[in-house]
Amino acid sequence: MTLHQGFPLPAEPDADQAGGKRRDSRIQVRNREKILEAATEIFSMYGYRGATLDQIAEKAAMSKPNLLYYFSSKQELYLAVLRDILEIWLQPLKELDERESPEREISAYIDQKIRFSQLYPTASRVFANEIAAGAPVLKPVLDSYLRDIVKKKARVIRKWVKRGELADVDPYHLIMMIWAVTQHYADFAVQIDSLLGKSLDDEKFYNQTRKHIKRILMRGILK
Amino acid sequence: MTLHQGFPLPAEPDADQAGGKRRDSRIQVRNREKILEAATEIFSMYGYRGATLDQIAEKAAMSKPNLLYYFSSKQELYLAVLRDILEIWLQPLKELDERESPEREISAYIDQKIRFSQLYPTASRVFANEIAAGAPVLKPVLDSYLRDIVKKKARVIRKWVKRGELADVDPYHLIMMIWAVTQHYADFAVQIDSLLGKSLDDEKFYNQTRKHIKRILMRGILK
DNA sequence: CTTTAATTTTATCCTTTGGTAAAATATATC
DNA sequence: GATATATTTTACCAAAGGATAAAATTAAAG
Repeated sequence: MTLHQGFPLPAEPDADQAGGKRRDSRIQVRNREKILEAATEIFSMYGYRGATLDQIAEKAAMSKPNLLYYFSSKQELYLAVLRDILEIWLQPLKELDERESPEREISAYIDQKIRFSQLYPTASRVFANEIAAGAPVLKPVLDSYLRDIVKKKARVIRKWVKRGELADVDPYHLIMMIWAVTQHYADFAVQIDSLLGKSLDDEKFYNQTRKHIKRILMRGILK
Repeated sequence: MTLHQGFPLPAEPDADQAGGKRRDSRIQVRNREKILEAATEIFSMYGYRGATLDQIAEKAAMSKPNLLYYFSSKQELYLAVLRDILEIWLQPLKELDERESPEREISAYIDQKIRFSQLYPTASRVFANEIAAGAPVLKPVLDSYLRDIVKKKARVIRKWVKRGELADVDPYHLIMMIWAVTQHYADFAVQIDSLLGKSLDDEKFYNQTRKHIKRILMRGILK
């Protein structure tokens, strides 16, 4: 129930080549993947506490003890899921480049975030759930790693503002606004489906959404 | 585990005056309130399945059987919580009035939504959790009630566009964008606190946020 | 004050759930 | 194809969690 603990961020040691026991038979790889996928889906619906290993095992089409053969505890499985998510979640932000125009860079950033919502809606919800629960696991990451990246990127945005290429916006609020809008389409997919009968899986709707978000946001921040 | 079931929307019969058994001693009112508040908080962190009656009872400073004296099951308690939330969540949207200017109306709407995030962040997260879980309870409400209101309000927005008072925006995406951005500050409060050390409880930050959101959005959609 | 009704506590039940042990089966290596 | 290793299944267990019964206490009404 504690669940805190260290969180070796950019993936675990990975213990390739030499070192301890040998790794990763084909079946090992396939099953771990199957489990991670199932776990992501179940965690995305019920959060860490609400998810059960039985559900995950069933979705992964294997017995619970078999699942526990690959991930020795619920917590370890959850950590593995979060690790995967965090990596792809953080990547796009790192790419904001001050040497390019804000128009181009922010537009590309929005594209990547909305693409993420399309490709990994469940991952997005796991992340949202973890935050809603008070970020018991990710808090250290947010407080250090994410904080630093965002600070760095805020500086980039501020530079654009100073150069007069961007309206006088607060960088932090801008970044969060982009997160909010793009993630919303993943996190509230059910609601959107109720209202419009559409989802980002629909390529047409996906593009309409992407363009609409960009139009309003870009208009709102460009000079 | 089913949890579905009808959801007598705009509050239950309420059985005032005549009818069945008498209601609402002062202690009854006080305790139900205490429980609802505690439940909202716990549900907001762990979702329906992840929350436990023990936690809720502890937060409400009473024993579990005592809690069950007021709400006869976890499900009933959850329904009561959702009922409360939905009411205040829906209200502001209903007020969009086409006879007023979009500038004024949308601005007021954003104000109300961000205020909601400030006053009821936990309620916002319970709602988000319910949606993430696939809206097992609220689906019928989304499919009927919410759908109708939003459709009606989309018409209002479209009218503004036709009148040339608003840029050519898609009403649905606009509404969802406003939801996304305003709710983000409640749902991801922990993340925001990690990044900025601020929360909407801080009146200064609250106003800065409010103005910033409005500035970008209004600029993005006004002609 | 009693008497009655409302509230709270204590004890308990049954199911679910995370996790283990050990046997059984399949896979790979020589 | 025999042997060692990896994987899967079967049978459990202890703790947690939703819920009930009934006794004990407190508050309200007359």
